[in-house]
Amino acid sequence: MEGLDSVTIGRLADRLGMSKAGVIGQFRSKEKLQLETVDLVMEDFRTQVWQPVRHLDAGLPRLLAACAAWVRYAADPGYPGGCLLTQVTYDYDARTGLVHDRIAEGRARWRDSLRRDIDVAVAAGDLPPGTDAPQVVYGLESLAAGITPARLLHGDDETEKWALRGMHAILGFSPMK
Amino acid sequence: MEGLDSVTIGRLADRLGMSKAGVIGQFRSKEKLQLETVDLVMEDFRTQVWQPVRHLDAGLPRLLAACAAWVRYAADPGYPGGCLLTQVTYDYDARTGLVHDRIAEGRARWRDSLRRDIDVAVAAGDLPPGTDAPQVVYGLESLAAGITPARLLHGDDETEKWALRGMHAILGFSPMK
DNA sequence: TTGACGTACGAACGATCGTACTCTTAAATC
DNA sequence: GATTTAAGAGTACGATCGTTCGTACGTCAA
Repeated sequence: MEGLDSVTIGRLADRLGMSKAGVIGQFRSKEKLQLETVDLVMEDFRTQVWQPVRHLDAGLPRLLAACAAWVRYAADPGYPGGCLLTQVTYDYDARTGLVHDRIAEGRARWRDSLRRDIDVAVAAGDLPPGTDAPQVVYGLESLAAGITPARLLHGDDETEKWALRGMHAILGFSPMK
Repeated sequence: MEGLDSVTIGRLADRLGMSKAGVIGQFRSKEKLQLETVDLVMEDFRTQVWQPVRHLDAGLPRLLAACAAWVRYAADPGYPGGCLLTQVTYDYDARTGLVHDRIAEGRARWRDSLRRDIDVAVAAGDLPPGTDAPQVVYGLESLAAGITPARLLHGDDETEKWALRGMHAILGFSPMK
């Protein structure tokens, strides 16, 4: 089993050298543990992707830098097995419950962040005036999320380039070279 | 629990009004059951997406029609909970075993199918000469796979349009309007 | 009629799951 | 130094998991 469901009380207890009771004593319940795990994954994402670019100028410069960091993170998040954020996202999108909601909230925040830079870029004339921001955001997140299965199922090692060029196309830039 | 893991021997037995032993007698093992399930999902995909367009002219016409059917299927596969093919894909990409391999094979066939039409379209002058087919295929499948989480996590109801326009952008067509 | 064969049953197995208890023990507080 | 607090161990529970038995049914061929 993979994904969040593999983070189990007993397994975690083994890994930590603790008893199951000790672990559940820390987290109160499985759902709390899952929520904390999701928070941790999201925090890692923000640290690795948003933190390095947040100081850049709002608008297109920061948007492009964020996309580059995003794609790099998805292709190599620093741990084995592919981006965990993508994993939990597709794992819990069809479920109900607090974990689903938490993921949706985090993603919504990221979407807003992207959207703001898109709006600024449009206002600055760096993106075409008629740009449909939600549509662009959808394209960006889809292209980023496609990296994991492409790498893990097919061994593609050019996903970073593919995703980035796709993002540029979505943003209305010149043909994909 | 969702996804393939929710297809459990006992649950299936309940649903079918059979005993667990009767179900496992049909499928020999859980893995065989999973493989048959994956085959069934893939067959449904081919029936709903490929079958309606396969008779069209190879190249850009069939490619565009396939994308439209693909996107429509992902947005509304005819059953609740989002496209199962997307689900199992992201569920098993990071695992090892026969199910992972079967999914990879099926996806590889679909990729080849797309790629062939792209090549034909390029040869026919319907797509730019320098088109990087694998890159385009990556973009198409990413944009299609993005539909499920967008709908289920955020309630987006324009995903079909977004995905299709994104695909056009990836193919090098005019700006996303 | 008999035998082989396949289907499905009921029961049980060992594992693992999440969770609820009690008890010990160490730290913190007064 | 006595008392309170909290962490964690240990154990047990009910569920559910996949799987393996032995057995009772068919159906069909010999």
